[in-house]
Amino acid sequence: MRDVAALAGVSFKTVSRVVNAEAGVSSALRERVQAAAEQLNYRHNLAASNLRRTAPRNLTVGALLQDVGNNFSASLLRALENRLRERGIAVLVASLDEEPDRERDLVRDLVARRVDGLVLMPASASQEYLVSERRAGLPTVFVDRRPRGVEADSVTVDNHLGSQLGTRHLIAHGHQRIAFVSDLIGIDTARQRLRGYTESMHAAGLAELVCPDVRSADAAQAAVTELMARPDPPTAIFTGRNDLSIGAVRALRAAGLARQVALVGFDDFPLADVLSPGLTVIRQDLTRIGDEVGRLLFNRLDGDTSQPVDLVLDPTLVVRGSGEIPPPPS
Amino acid sequence: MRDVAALAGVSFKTVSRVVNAEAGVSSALRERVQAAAEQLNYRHNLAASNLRRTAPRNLTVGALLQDVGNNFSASLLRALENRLRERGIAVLVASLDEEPDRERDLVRDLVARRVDGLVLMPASASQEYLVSERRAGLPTVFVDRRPRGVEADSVTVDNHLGSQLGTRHLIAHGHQRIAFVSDLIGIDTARQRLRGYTESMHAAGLAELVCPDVRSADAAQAAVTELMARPDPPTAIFTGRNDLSIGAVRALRAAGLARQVALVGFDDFPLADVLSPGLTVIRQDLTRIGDEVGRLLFNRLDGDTSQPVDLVLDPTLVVRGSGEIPPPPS
DNA sequence: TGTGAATGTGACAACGATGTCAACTCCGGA
DNA sequence: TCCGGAGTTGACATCGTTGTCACATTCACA
Repeated sequence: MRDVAALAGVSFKTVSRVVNAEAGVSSALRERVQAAAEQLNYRHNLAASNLRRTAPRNLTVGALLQDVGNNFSASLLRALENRLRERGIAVLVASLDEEPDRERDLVRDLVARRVDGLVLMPASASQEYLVSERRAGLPTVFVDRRPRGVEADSVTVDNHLGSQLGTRHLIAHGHQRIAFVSDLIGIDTARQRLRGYTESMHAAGLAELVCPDVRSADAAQAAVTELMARPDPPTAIFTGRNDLSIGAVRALRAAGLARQVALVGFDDFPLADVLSPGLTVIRQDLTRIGDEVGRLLFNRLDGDTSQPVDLVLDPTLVVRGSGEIPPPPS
Repeated sequence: MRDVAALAGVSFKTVSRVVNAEAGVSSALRERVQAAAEQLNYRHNLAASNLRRTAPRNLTVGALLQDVGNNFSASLLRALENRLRERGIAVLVASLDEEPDRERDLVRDLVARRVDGLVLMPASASQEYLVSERRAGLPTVFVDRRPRGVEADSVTVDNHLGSQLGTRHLIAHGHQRIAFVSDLIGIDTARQRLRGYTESMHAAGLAELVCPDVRSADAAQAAVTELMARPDPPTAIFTGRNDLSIGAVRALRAAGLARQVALVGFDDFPLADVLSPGLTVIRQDLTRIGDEVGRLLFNRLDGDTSQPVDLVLDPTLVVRGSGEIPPPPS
């Protein structure tokens, strides 16, 4: 900036004015400064600028999601990005892979970087470590999973309801032996989904059949393969997350049972409609979720200090064929 | 930092030493300082730190990809993230959506943020605007598409070869009327793929049939639907990008032709194997690509100033069924 | 006891920018 | 001619940190 000022023959404060498009610089000077900046290849330094500013705006938010390679996190990220772009805010993103330690480390890192806000799909059992940051005013929005041990905005879906929708749908089609393939039971979301299943089964007087702590598509494939090899296999399967659904589809196809065993999955994904049969799913509107996260974040960035919002969206059942397969005649 | 120093009864330079784990602080002082930092909730300010440092390390790289919501960009991002995490480097990510202006704006923004390096899947026809940044030493790695108008490392696949593999595969199965559904012809990658197709067709003495500038799954679905409604429809289709493949699958299924018309797609994606029939694809190893991008970037960050590397990986044909459907007897 | 190194600590300038405030240049009007 | 005020411009302190260098202390050894 000094060099630009020297070349343009002005003080470096004037250069600062031009760079920030502040009022009160004559157009002759403005042009001279811009020409000098161009000539010297001057690049404004956001970090230094923020250091001095009264109201620092890094124009950056951190987004800690489960796995940016998975369609669920990726779609959410994309929706969020679109929203943040409106305000010229950039996104620092990282994947947690259900590892609590990584969550804490990355949050610490983002705080050191002075992000303006945080979007968190937590992996840990408690985010109490965030209390002091929250008190210091760090705008934070939880997504997919509610905060625990700290108060903050959150956008989630009603997993309990979604799970009921799926289970009841299978029951309504005549199934009695319905297996539930669940994600890690330690995860709150997974527990709610399990509860929706269990309650619906009990309400119908049916026995539950749960595969707990299934963490990947491969594990789900193995679990379903094992289920179907039992002497008394389930006639329907409900999977608790999108990649578990994929594992289940693979297992059923490998066993030649894709058209005999009913399947409903939690979470939609591209191509679920072109499987044969199409996969019936419980769908979350990720674009809507990303929008709402952005909206809440903007409010907080604008200084809203009212009570945290706990926004819960309703998932919907999308009928595509796999969930409507009837049980075999007994 | 001043407050911590006051509380611990030392100078703030000593606090700086403790925070940076520099040698030469007695363990008694170190503990006192850490306790004070803890008590005051002190958070190190990376921006200020970098401002003063001799060798600034923002520990941040910018990644400008086409669409982080699409599996291709998302998988690549994930592989890259894994690599960068090893060095504690964070990723600022954004989507370009094939918009050249956005590319330039975002690059400018990332430069203002003083990222340590740049990963770019370009949308523009020329990146000449990067010349001065490159000269200033900004580590840059292009991915999926080569740089134009500027010299820099790049990691790409041999699109021409991949396209030949796919086209020849269909020809080898007896097809003569093979349509190519292409992305925007203005994109270098798309042009190479088109060339591989065209050359293979000509070499076999076959006439080409191209749908150019198809930009989305929906557009591909419409294009394929139109193709199949012609009096003399193709017996095989080759799609130039993963979402175009998805559109093609939808169109064929809707027309009840999924088992009659052969289909090969460029780029793999999850679930391509569980379609009926499984989708035969030309596969790029995204994990490998992300790894190589990370490796090249690390080299440059470590001060390697040798000639730019132009790394070209070979794609592979993955046979799954859809590409092996024979043409109908004539 | 004196000396020299090794070790621990602090004072101060500097990184690249913005905020504050004072000073300068014009201009029209009395 | 002088004055007031609007419109421009610059001097200087400051943001939170690190680099440099000098000073103070400790200790082994001659």
